[in-house]
Amino acid sequence: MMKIGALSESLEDYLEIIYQLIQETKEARIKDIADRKNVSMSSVIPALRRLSKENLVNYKTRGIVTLTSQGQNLAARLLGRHEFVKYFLMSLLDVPEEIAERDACLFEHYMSPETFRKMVMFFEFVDTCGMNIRSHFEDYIANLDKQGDGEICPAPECPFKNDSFRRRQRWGMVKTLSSLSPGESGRVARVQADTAIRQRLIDMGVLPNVVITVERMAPLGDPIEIKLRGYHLSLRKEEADAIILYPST
Amino acid sequence: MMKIGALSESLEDYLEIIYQLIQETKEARIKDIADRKNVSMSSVIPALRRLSKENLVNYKTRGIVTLTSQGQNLAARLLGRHEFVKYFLMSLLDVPEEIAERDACLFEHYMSPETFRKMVMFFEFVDTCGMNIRSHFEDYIANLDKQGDGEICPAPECPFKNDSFRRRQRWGMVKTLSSLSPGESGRVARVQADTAIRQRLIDMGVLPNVVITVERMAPLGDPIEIKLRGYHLSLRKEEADAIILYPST
DNA sequence: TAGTCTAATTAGACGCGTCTAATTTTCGAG
DNA sequence: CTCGAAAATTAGACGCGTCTAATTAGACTA
Ligand SMILES: [Mn+2]
Ligand SMILES: [Mn+2]
Ligand SMILES: [Mn+2]
Ligand SMILES: [Mn+2]
Repeated sequence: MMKIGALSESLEDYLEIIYQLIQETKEARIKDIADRKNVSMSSVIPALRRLSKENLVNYKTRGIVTLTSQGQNLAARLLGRHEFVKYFLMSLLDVPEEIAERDACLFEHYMSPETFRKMVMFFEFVDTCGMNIRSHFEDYIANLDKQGDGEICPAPECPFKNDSFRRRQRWGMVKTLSSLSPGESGRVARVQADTAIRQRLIDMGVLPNVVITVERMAPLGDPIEIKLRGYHLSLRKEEADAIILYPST
Repeated sequence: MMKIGALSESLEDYLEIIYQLIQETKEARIKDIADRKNVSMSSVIPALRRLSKENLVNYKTRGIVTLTSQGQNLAARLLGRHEFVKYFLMSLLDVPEEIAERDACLFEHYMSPETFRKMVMFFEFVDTCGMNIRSHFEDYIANLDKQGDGEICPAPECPFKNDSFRRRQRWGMVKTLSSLSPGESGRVARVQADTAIRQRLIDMGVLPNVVITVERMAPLGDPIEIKLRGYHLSLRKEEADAIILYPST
């Protein structure tokens, strides 16, 4: 059984495409392969030769392209990963379909079998644990933009609505970045802001557990200069307000 | 701000390594870069030239290697992703450190910013929702090997221990693959077995939501031949028993 | 059946990212 | 200051995966 990841990303994608074409149209023509992979026909030929050398496809010049049983097996497993990862991203992480599709078609090649297995297990766990994690997370996301009222999980049926443990957990980290003085530092717990600010901060590298040090602060706290992984950044007050830190230990 | 993914995986890794070396030892020597990336010194030179052309490193023949502020920025963000993804895999999915490290160093290049953001949000959600998802999942995993007693979530403090909803959910899908007759099919809900069997099945492509059709069955149900994504497989009874299906609709 | 269009292939090129085998430069010990 | 070792660089090669342009084979049409 040929291992996933033993071939290049490109060859694995060729294999997947050939498999799909055969399922859909009974045969895999060079032109169709080329179209689907968005390459020229002349690029397909050497790919087929390489796959043929690995005993994954049957191909001879001007012959019909088929998969060997090894190739069939590998392609089916790749497609399984592709579809599972896509579904995982969409249904659990709420990633839009188009993006989930793109990411899944990359992850399928690079994820180790161990991580993949754990992902499958987590997915099963979410489905069977009865905690309704999916819908809680959906609500969490849906309410990010209107947050600030102190409510983390606004789902009406949430059994933790009045849970003191959760409140304690929240109260433990109410410090925001803008409440620090120059020289002080903290570890990021989360970002509490609408998607625009959140997006900007995450893209700048403000991630959970990253240590941030305040360097300088303008008179009214805007802008505020910080250091993050040894790299200097300047934040607007509105952004600094959104960053919730763990209490410094 | 240079986008992650605009460079090749290789160049991004070079950048990361240079950044780390400068942080650790104040300078990035060609030999050290080569050692850390496990390539020959002569491979480093053209990489530095390409990075230099992109204005990410300052490098001239026989000169000292430094990062431009653009390069510093990109490197810091890459490293942030690397570390976050690694931590996500370890702390949420329970992936062993070594493997999480490897996977993170691949995902950092390939994951779209959208998926990454959702991952960060999910992580924050898990930490703030108060549901203790991490420890429940740990228990779920820890108990896979001893499963079969009907208990899904054996955590003593689990608030869903006696939840009728969850029981109903479980009862809705008690059909196992081996209870089907030839010609019948079902959709996989999960695999309930020890890690060895589970591992084998997942690697063969038996994943949640995949449709399986029983083709043939030996007299005592061992082996059982199935079709999965158009591909034929033969399972032992012990494996077929582990596959829990959704009730056919 | 000859003509025409399209699919398939070949030829030749290119950039990336690596290598090995020289060669040159640098640097520190004596 | 000299010399030898280590680091850096150059030269030349290779495989992958792509391209464009030219050619060939096939298949359908009039
Ligand atoms: Mn792919
Ligand atoms: Mn794919
Ligand atoms: Mn990497
Ligand atoms: Mn990395």
